Formats: sequence, structure tokens, C-alpha cells
Amino acid sequence: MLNLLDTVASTGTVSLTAAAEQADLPTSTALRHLRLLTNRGYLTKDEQGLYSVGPAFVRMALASYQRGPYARLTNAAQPGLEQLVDATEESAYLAVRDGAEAVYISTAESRRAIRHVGWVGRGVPLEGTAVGLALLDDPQPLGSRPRVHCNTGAIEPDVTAVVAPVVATEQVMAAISLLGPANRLSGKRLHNAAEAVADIALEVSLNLASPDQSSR
Amino acid sequence: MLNLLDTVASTGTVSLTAAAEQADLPTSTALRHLRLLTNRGYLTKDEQGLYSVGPAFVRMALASYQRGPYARLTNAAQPGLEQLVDATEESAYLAVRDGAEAVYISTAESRRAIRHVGWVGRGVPLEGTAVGLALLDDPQPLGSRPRVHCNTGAIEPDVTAVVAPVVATEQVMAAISLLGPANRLSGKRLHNAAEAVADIALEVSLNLASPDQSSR
DNA sequence: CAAATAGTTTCAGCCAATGAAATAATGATG
DNA sequence: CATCATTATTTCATTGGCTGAAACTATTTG
Repeated sequence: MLNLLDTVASTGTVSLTAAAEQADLPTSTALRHLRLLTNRGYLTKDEQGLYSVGPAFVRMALASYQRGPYARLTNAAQPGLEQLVDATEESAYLAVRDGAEAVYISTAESRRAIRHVGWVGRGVPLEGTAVGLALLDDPQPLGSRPRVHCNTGAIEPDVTAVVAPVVATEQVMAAISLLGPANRLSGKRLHNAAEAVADIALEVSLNLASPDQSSR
Repeated sequence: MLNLLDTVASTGTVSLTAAAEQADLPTSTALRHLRLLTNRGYLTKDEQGLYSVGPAFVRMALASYQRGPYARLTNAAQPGLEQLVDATEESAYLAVRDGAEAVYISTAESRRAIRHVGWVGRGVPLEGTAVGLALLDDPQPLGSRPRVHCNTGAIEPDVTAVVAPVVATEQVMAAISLLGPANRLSGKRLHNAAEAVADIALEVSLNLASPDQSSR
């Protein structure tokens, strides 16, 4: 049942048989489940009989995004992400841990013609990635300058990541990740980017610690 | 099971007993379900034992938001929402239907000090609301000027809504909704707002029909 | 410290979910 | 147009897993 939800959500648009196969269920069972999920609004079925996520699902997700535990995080981080874009001209993301993966949950996009986009909602392994190193970092005492992790081509060739952890209550809560083309993120620019990422990660951490005015 | 998911997602943060009560389940059953959902990453349990939505959920939601059936809609509508804010100085929303409710799935915020915010992810009844009238409107032929529906105080006192349907493939797919304080949305301003909403709803409909350049 | 409240474990009983198979609808192919 | 292949849907006898009362533990409160 949840497998089916997963399948549909991650595939985007699936037929009954495809979904059943992926979820490893007989079609009759899959059909029943898909129907149930559709009735509840979690999924929708278009005129061709293909399933995709429905309004109830999107709604819950959006609501939780504004209220749930990540709300404080995203609110605290968003201005930082935008500053980071201003400072580096590359795209900035906020990532959290999900089991053995890191998931990007919000972004501010670079305004350059060539830029990194569309990774919000995407997960990448912690293993072998800069964001993984940052999220698994030992939490530094609040207020100290965070370590910055860099990596090129771990997920996609020619993409360089510059990442630093955000800490709160003695835990690494999230990571600020700057992503851009490898040829733009090298030498002096890379060095500046690393500085900026560290600055912002620290700032966001402090922001989380003391719920001051800032935000909207 | 899905009831529990709903409960947690809509409440934001709940204890076992509270969730069990809301979902009308014995605590033992609720516990089992909550654990399962937690293991799957749909929910998380904080140190105080309270449940809230988890990273997997947020992730799926965000991903579907970028890929699923609403992606075209939100992409097509976003520039329109922003134009609407420029033209009217009020907050603009995009809403879709979910059973007997309308759900706001994206927004562009007014830049005035007093403004309507935070309804993304929120559902309101179709019954008795302007957005409801718009979503239940008979679909007009593509290209014709959409009817505009207005209402004050249906959900919250002193909030005026100005809404027009977005049509595609002979169906009302969504609605463009402008929300602001009643005292600012009256007389001449209201009239202008209605014009602007109609313009934009039409533009978005045309946009959906012909996947032209525009968007990012 | 007692008493109430919240969370967790256990387990026998039973019912609701299961999936094989048959049927209908759809759509490819010669 | 007939035939075959694929996909969707319905049916129903069977049983495994889910259920929830009860007992127990942990935590909070007065």
C-alpha cells in the first residue's frame, strides 16, 4: 500500500500494471489499493487511466512544509540561501537527512544562464557525497565556524558541491549546499564560495538558536 | 492508517494518544501504525515522543510538486500570479479542487505591510466560497473571457476573494484567486482587481493550451 | 508517595485483505 | 476486419495479519 504510494510518487505517472509490477503486487490487489488511494485524494487517475499524485497529497505536503518540523528550518534558512546566491552566483540548497540519503528541501536559484536547478525533493546517498559528509559531521559547539566539504562529480559529472552543516541543539540538523558547474567553482571562486557557505551555515545555525525577528 | 497520516499531517505535531483519539483507533493499533509510518520515513518522532511528518513525505511531496500533474499548472501559473501581485498589490493564489474542498497550491505574496499570507496547503470548502464557484463553473470555451467570482468574509471576516477559473481540455483545472483585506478590495480597486484576475486566468489557460516558450 | 496519565507489549480470535482465475475492455497487427 | 495480445476489472473462497482488550511499565502531577 505504502509501496504503491512511493512508486507513484517517485515515478510521477504510472499505469496499473506498471505500478503493480514495481510494487511487486498482483494487479488485482494493486488496483484495489490504487482505488482507495484515489478515493482519498492521495492519487488521481487521468482519462488514460494513469495514476499520479493527487491534491490531498500535495496539500498535506505543502501544509507540513509550512507548519511541520521543517518549517522553522526552511524559514530560518531561506534568507541565507538567497544571500548565498547573491554572493556566489550559484544555486543554493537546504538538505536534511533521510536514512542513508540526503534530501534537498528548499532552494534559491542562481540567476546565471547556466545553473543548477530542480533538485528540490531529490535524494542523494550520504555515502561519497559532500552533503553526506556535512550531515554526518560531528556537531561542533554552537557558534563555531563550520567545516566546509567540497566534492566534484559525486552524483553528476562536472557538478561541484560546497557544503557546510547547520547545527542546533547539539545536532547537525541540516546542511547548506552550494551547487554549480565545476569550471565555475574552482580556484579563487571556490575559495570564496567555501567562505560564503561557512558564513551562511553559521548564520542559519545562530538564527535557529535564537528565534529573533528576521524572517518574513 | 491513512487516517493517521492525515491526522498527523494536518495537526502538525501530535502525541500517540491524541493521534489515536483523532483517528478513532485504540492506542495500541495507532502505535503500531505510527511506528510503521515512522520506519518508512513518512513520519518522525521527536525526543518528546511527538510525531510529525518526516523527510520521505516532504520529499515525495516536493518531487511530485515539480514533476507530477501540478507541475505544468504551477509553472504555467507562477508568472501570472506575480503579474497579478504587481497589478493589484494583493496576494494571489492558485487553487485546485480536492473533493468538496479547494486547496491552495501556490502563491505570490503581496508586498504591502498588511497582506494575505500562509494559505498554501490550506483547504477551504467549495460550498459558499468564491473559489468554489469558480472551480465548479461550467467550463467556457477556450479563449473566452472567464467569469469572475467575488466574495467577502466566507472563510475569514474582512477578507475579500476575487477568483476566476483556469480552463484546459474543456475542464476547469484550477482557479486564480486574489485575496486581500475587504477595505482595500472595494469600489474601483475591486473592479480593477476583477479585470486583472480575468486577464491572468485567461492568460494562464492559453499558456496551458500551447506549451510555448515562457516558463523557466 | 499515591494516583493519574501516557506509552508499550502480548496474544487469541476473527475478519478483512489477498490473489488466482475468469471476464471485459482496449488496442495492436497482419 | 478478424485475431491476438495486452491491460483493466470483477468475483470469491481462503487464511494470515491485523485488531484491540487487557496487563504492564514509565512518566507526570498533585
